[in-house]
Amino acid sequence: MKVTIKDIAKKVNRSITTVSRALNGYDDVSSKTKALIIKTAQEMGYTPNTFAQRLQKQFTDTIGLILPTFSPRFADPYFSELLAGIGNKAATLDYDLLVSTRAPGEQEIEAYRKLIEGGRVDGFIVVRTRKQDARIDYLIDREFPFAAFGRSEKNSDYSYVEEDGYYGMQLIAEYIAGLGHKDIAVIISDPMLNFTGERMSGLRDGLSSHNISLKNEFIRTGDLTQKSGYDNALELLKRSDRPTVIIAFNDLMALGAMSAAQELSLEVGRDVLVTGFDDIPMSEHSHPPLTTVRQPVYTIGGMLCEMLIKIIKKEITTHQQELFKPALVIRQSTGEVDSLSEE
Amino acid sequence: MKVTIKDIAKKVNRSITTVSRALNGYDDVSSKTKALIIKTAQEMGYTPNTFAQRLQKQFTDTIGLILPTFSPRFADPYFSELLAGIGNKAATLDYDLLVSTRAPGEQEIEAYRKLIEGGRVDGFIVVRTRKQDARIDYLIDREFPFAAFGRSEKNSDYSYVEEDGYYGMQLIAEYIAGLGHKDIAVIISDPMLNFTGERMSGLRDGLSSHNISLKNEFIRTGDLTQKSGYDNALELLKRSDRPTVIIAFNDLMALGAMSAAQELSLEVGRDVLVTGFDDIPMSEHSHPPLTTVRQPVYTIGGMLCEMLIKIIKKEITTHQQELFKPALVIRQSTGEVDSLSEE
DNA sequence: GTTGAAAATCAAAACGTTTTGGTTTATACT
DNA sequence: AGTATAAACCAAAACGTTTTGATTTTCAAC
Repeated sequence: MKVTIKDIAKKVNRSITTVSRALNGYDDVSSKTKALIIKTAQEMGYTPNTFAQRLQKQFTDTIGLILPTFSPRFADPYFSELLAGIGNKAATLDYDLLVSTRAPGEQEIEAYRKLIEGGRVDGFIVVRTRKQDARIDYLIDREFPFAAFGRSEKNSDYSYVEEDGYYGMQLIAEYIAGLGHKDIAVIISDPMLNFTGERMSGLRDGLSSHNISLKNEFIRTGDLTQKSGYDNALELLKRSDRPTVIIAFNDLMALGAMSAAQELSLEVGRDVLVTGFDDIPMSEHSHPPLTTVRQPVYTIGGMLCEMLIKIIKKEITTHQQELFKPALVIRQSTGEVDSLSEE
Repeated sequence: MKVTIKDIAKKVNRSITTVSRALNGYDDVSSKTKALIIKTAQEMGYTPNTFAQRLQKQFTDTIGLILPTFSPRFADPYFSELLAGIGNKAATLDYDLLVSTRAPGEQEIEAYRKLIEGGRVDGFIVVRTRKQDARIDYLIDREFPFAAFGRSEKNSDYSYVEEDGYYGMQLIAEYIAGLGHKDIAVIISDPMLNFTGERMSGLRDGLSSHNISLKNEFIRTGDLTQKSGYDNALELLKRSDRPTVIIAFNDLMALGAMSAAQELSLEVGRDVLVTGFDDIPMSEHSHPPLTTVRQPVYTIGGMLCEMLIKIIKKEITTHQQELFKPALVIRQSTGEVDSLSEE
């Protein structure tokens, strides 16, 4: 049924060795037969059997990505975009991408081990790094190729890409302080995550240079979902001493916070300002459009992929470490004049 | 480095055949050695080499999914959710999911062919079926296992799952007509897509039973993105005879339409009503929350996956065809009273 | 203590490639 | 014509499994 190298060999009356070598462009086969073989392969519709190839060459042309998520039903556009960035780059470089999801913990490391032992992948992309990151410790220990989206507190002796969260939050702080606000609430993310600390420091430092400090009651922890932004904002805004600004640690929570405000008939951008972090596509088309910090997730995904493949191919041996300077994107959720409705 | 069956064989002083058979639970190996072998395999951290297995058994435990999308950077939550549904079900059934994206056309079929010929996948899930669908024709012709999300005009002699788009749009039509509106605009999807026709008929029939007909100027075609919803709605709403209702063929376009309305200082739910289709997670938390038709995409993804695997394993031989009755979800974008702000 | 059947084990082939280490054939040089 | 060199080709091994078709061992029954 399926055409193998053997069928071609028989047809052109050569050994399978020659066919293989012709197809792989070795120069110890005459250009005449090489042409013939390639033409015949074409005609017969030959496609090499990937598994046989991978078994023989001892690599898999596959990179692994295990999304750390509690619910398998992650609808986070941030991850979709990252995934698209990684996946598309992988495809252009002729790599497969093997994706699965696993909640942080025991099972997670086991999943990494299985893929490595089973010879399933050549390397990993590790995302959403944590302060203490067992995945990174494990991979370093095993000396298995990987590239990470984000640093880790303990051990940063590996290749990574990250946005400068400290700087990003400083931008927000400067901007908000510049608008004269003082009653500022913040919805942060899980303190285990490495970027939470980064962003918090940036925010604190940025505000304190304007002599503003965050009240403890105005610091709430969300789980990066729209719902948690909504819930937290609702509680904040129902207080008699409600804040005039809500700074969320990602866009999804910011969007949730805007809904909460609108639910309470507050006008976002006037009665309360809201900012996010990430600049997911939706944030440009929300109402009002969201002021946020742009993190080029799609691009970062591509870079990570490229970086990892270079590591796998041993094209680079030193650790590559990229720290992006993110940019502030000012939109109407912080009160900028709406360019369309001129009133 | 990596533990193979051979290493185990040496350790327990048995042949590799015995080890293999023990590990696979055959009963022609004594329970004592079976136990020993399993224990040793555990201890040595053995994980079978997937590629060797797949080469030998002639199947791949992999299902293919080629997303038909023009831009590889698809951030459509609809697809994310479908993907999650398929992927998670596949994982629980011990199947891999091989995903790639390809724009409709020549290249698309070629991608299918490559995966089949290369023995990469055991079957496909085909999504977003078209009226004339070359993918389906090809797969039927090749007699290759597949399950589709949606029917096709020409040839529906295969296994599929679909929501009843005709019925869904009828629900919308009834509801809107019941509210007394007559100036109704609609943002439809590409007429090539099979569901476009279904939904359009449902809408037309539903409205005409209330003696309402759609004006041609009020019918616009979008590409299912938020931006196209925004653009189309903007044009519709700037007319002097602007419609009082905008019915979008998916949620993303509906959300875009809401932004456009708000941009023009129209209150959604009062000055103009907006409806969607799909009920993506975001629609519940938009402002105002979106009235739409619930399509359980996550579940459908899982069903498709299950269906396909049964076909692959030849557990079913007749074509399974499921048509979901979707449900109307009424929210504030069509003027329902907001339950929280009691005023 | 044979015998025969059942239980336990195994050697070898196969899956479709690539790679190794040749051998054969053609070509060029004395 | 003989030899060295280069060009073209190829048989066999290898990758790590599963499967086929034995062969060996055990043990009950005579």
